[in-house]
Amino acid sequence: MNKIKCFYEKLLEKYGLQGWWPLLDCKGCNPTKTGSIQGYHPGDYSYPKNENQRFEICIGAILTQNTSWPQVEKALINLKKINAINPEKIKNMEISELCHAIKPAGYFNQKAKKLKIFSEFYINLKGKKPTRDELLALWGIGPETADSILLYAYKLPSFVADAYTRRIFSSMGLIKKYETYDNIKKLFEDNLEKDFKLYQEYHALIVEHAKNNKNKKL
DNA sequence: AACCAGGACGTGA
DNA sequence: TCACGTCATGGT
Repeated sequence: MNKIKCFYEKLLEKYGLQGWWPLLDCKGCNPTKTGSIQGYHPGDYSYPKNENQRFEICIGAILTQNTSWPQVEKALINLKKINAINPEKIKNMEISELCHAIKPAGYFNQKAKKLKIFSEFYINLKGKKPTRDELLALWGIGPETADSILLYAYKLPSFVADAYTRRIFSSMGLIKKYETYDNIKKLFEDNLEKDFKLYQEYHALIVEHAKNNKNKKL
């Protein structure tokens, strides 16, 4: 077994299934994460179950840019209260109202603009799956956000190589300290079977592991 | 009280 | 390409 896969097995044994992406409303979800609403669903890969949840994941991916998840949850709850976890609604609502709702997640001016742009794009998809290049072409969608959307909202095997991944695997000596995003992504995809469930768990486990060791140097 | 959080973009060199 | 600065709130 290669080192990439081997490390996955060790993380899984240590932390268990993570059940990402967290959703506001999923009955029977396992409330295991502290400081979080009951959004995780370990072992259940049937989410998103509808377009509503798919869109929620997409805007959550945008809102969580450089922001902790509990702050994003507050923003999502605000949006839900005004029936705004909906692309048509976000596209048409006042920008000031949108800014106010997502304020807890920070960068509200930029993120409101990003949500507007993405909502229009989402509407034009008409149910079709976006490509990575289409997502990257949008203002406000970078590689990590694009991969998160593909992997969690559309269940496509696109590995999310975030800052934690670079930190952990460079300290393990498996990649260079300043390896590019795309090269790290490729390393994982080359060493793992193309399975969206595996990609989801691995990425979530990396985040969990990094949080657990944030005071250590790894 | 600095520093970070499930980044991305704009600018100047 | 690359090094910085900017964006903003709330935790620790």
